[in-house]
Amino acid sequence: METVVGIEDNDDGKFEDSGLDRSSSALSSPKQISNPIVYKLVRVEGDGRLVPATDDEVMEVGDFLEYENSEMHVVADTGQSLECISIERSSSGKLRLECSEGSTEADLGKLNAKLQYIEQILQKVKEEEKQRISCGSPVHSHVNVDSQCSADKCLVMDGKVQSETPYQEIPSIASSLNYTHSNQSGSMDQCSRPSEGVIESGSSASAVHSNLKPDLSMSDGEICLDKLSIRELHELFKVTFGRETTVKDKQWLKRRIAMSLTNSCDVSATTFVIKDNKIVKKFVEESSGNMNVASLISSENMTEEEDINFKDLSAVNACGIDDNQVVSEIRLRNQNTEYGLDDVTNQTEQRAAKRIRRPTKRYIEELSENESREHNPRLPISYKTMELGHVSSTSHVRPARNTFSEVRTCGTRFDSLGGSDVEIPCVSWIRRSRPRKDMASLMKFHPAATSETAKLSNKLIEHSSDALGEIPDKVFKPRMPAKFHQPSSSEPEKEKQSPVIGTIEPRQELRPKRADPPGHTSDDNIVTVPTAKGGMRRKHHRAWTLVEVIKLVEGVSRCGAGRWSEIKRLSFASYSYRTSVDLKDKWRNLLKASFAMTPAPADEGINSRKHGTAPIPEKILLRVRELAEMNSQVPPNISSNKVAAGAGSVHEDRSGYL
DNA sequence: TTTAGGG
DNA sequence: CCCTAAA
Repeated sequence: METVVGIEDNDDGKFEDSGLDRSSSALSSPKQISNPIVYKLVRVEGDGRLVPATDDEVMEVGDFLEYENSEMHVVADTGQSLECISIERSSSGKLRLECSEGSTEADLGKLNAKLQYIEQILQKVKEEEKQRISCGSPVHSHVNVDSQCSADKCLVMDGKVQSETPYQEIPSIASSLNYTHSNQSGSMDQCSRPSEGVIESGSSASAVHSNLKPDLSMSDGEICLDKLSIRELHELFKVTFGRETTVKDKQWLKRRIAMSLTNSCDVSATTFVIKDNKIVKKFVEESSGNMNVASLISSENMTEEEDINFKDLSAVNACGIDDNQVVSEIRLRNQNTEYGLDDVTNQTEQRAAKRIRRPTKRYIEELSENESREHNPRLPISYKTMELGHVSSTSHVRPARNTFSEVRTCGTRFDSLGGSDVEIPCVSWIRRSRPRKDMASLMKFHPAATSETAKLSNKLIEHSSDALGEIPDKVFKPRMPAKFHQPSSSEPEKEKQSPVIGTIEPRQELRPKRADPPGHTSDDNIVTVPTAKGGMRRKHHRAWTLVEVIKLVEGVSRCGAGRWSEIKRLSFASYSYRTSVDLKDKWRNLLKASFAMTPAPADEGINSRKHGTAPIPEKILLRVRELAEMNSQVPPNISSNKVAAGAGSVHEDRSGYL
């Protein structure tokens, strides 16, 4: 499975606040297929959790990813050498960090490269800082930090420097950290093997520093995040993630930065030390006495955990489910490791970690829209998941597209099983109680949606619906229309009154090739009927299934004809597309049919099979008539003479339906 | 909001 | 099925 890696960072959970954040990541090069690397697009939540990216997010960065891919330099694809890290500045002025993913050493190389890069930034910042101080506008914290960290590594980033480094650079770093060698998936430790590569990276790092300020040298090989001020942490954060943060929580910042540096998603919030180009977790609470873990945890251990986490992410993400369950599972993992390693030292952070991200409404709607359009209810999720995995594993170059279409399809919906009514907490666009106002726009793109195809769809839908029992969508029935607005000017005039037009249309244009499975529940089966006023009114058509009819008869027998609302509530609770009015209408039709049938049942039955619709069994019609007579609903014109014939067989049937 | 009835 | 009046 190869996908894209990136880190999308979000403090406040909003996507809109940062176009920068959305761009992310590098793409594994096709040339490296022999040694594939698993990239996963994830979003780093404000509390540090990694949330599987939605396909929308993937798609939004898709262009960039492809662009990135095209520009990606494959330094070495031998898969064995580790001498391939390069930080280069492209013509556009972007810093780019690249390295080959050939071997395990390459992992360390990446880390080293990143550290070097950070050091470079640090140098710049330091210089600027000094200048600024000399100019009489000193920032006290920086001054302090300078003195404080003179012995250690102080990372001070300046916004100016940061501004020079476009966001694209950040994903490179991020992606260089978030990776897993799929060919070595069995082994946990891929991120940094301390034994190898350290020397080399150290040398290079020192080389970098030799030209620069002495107080920033990495001679002791340590970057102590603890000693950085919040401001410096902010700067480092900016360098690391490519954006600013307003978080004042030092622990949080450290944790985030360390996470980025170590490619770990469960970095303890205590102390981080980058030593000899290894990120080392250091626990300051040693003295507290309740620490049962080693005061120093080597990066090996960390990467191990981290890799586990990433495996989880990947596995979970294979289904592309943005499911709270999944998210919480991941979070649980993180928390477990966190708590296992670390004391709860920072309440705010812990709270943040505990907070469960819920998809925004817009997000839900996007998902649901796709879901309703593409989801075949009968398809088990497991199958889809496998399908997705398959697709992803076979297509390297266009993961965004694949994930986009497939990811959506799978997941987010756990349909009822075995016909039992299961209210699913997932969104669904099954919305039918009232006609959409934007149907006309939809029809514009489905001019071929004739009644024939609609009927065919209906049959299939009914089939699946019956097999499923009910389609549990009533929960989401009153949902608001989608928030996307298609600026299309081609909307029919009539639709102007409705501001929600074009909500589905964009999707269709985006995915025109995706054949609509006949398993749709709602939005097709619509026939436009010209009205006298010249307008077009949409007409939903959903053939009544035998099951529904039986339920209706049952309901009438229980509640009595006329109490449609109650029947709807009792027997059609999960048939959101059947309103009480529908029940009433259908009952009326049944009534008519039942009394029309009786005189010549056989003949009528044959003649009524016009559209391939199975005729309503005589038993049911008889039952209908019985109920009608009980309720004095017998049509006046037919009542007298037919009753006798019907009454005879009614008793027989009664057992069946009463 | 539900029901009944016309189209 | 949709629409609407009436309750």
